[in-house]
Amino acid sequence: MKAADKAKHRTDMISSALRSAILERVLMPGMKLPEDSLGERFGVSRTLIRQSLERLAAEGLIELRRNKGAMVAKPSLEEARDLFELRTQIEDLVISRVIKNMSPEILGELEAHLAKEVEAENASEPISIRLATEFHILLARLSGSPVLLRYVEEIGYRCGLTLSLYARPHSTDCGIQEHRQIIDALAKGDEDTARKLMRHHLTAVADRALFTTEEGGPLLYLDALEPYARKVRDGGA
Amino acid sequence: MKAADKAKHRTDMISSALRSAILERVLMPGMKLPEDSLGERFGVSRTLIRQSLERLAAEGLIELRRNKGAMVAKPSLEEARDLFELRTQIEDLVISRVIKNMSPEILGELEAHLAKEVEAENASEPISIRLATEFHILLARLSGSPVLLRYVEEIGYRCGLTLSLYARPHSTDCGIQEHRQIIDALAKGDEDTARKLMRHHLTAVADRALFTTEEGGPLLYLDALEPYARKVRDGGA
DNA sequence: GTATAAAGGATTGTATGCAATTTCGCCACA
DNA sequence: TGTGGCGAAATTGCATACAATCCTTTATAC
Repeated sequence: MKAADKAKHRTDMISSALRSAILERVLMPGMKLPEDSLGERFGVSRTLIRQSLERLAAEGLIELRRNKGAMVAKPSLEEARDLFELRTQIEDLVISRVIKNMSPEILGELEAHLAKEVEAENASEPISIRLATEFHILLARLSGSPVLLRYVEEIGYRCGLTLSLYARPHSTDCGIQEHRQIIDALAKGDEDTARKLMRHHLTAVADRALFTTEEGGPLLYLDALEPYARKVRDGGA
Repeated sequence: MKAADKAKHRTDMISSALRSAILERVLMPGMKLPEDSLGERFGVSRTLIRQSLERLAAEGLIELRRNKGAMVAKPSLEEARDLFELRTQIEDLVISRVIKNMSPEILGELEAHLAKEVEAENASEPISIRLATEFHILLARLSGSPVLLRYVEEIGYRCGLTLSLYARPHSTDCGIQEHRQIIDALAKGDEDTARKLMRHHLTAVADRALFTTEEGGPLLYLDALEPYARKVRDGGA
């Protein structure tokens, strides 16, 4: 057996790559995802692509219509609202758990992530949605509950997709301040305040996303997947 | 094109069959699920079986270990607790939505389902866990939110699995009374009471499940899948 | 007798091939 | 010019074939 047995395998890597591409607006809602092209791009056969697409469809990031292939999901505004509302309920639990587990190490991890967010904001990089989502996922991980992690991840990604669809750029800027406050409340062990802050934060993020930009038409294709594909092709080793 | 285009296809049917088999304890936690045997049993190739297994793994009903195949999931007690806690949070939202949508038709559907539960109890059939779960799923459907439906279904099934693992038989009997009370509160439009009843109901169901029966060993095989497989083989028409 | 190792069988991982369905272009015709 | 249908190309659905991995059994050495 090799040193690292946890080598994620190709289907996982492809799924991750596609998920990132979707969340970073490289693959935009409505885009078609033909199995052949993707397979060629990632250097694998349609079998693995199909697996990845099925997985992403189960997560709600793409839509899979019989005999018609896959396309990046285009969630409606109602769906977006439902997702954020659901997320609020779930993250209530996360807050409780994290407070119970609170420790200097945990606080350190949170601070470290916040630092990354600040850094990205200063560089005005366009990945802030992704980092903001990952803050919530980090909290879920620190809750110690695999169940919570699983659902916060999935719903967080779906919310990220709706944000990339409906929110105008830079609408997440002030989110960092709110993350800061949440961390502070957690550090003080003030569960009630932390929960209120989290609820407020999430509804604020959702509200800022009501800009129904109604962008261009249903799109096609892309070569911009190259950077994502490269990692997969070069082998996960 | 045929009259009904919505014909669920074979992967869906196989997934449903396996899901039912798991929830009805025909496939018990820990059982191995070899692709070849299942394929032969259902009359399809491993391709479709793999798809179904992946789907069920995404739902948390089976575990999928690399190169070692699938087995029915054996959720831990902590996981069970987390699932019920999460479910409580989600069904809070369901209650609110259903109250908003309340109408004679909806009430009728709920009463009809309750009647089925009573009937099954009188016949002392062993499918009460399934019917009880379906009550909650019906509520989620009546909430009008596909998002809520999706997650209540999934988490409901996972809770059903933990019940089938840990709960002793007949522990769901008194659940029917609680369903009755919830329907009444909903009919009266009393959201607060409905929510409290639902929370109490779910924690009660979870608490009754603390009997860690620790049944036999890791099991193998089965021909009892035959009734499930037949429906799939005979074609979904 | 136990332990280790190697070989064989069984099971999963991935690619490829063929059938079925959809999509799109083309031509006929009103 | 617009519309309907027919056919070819493209795409997905499913099965099968082969490669890789794991498990079991047997053989051999200590």
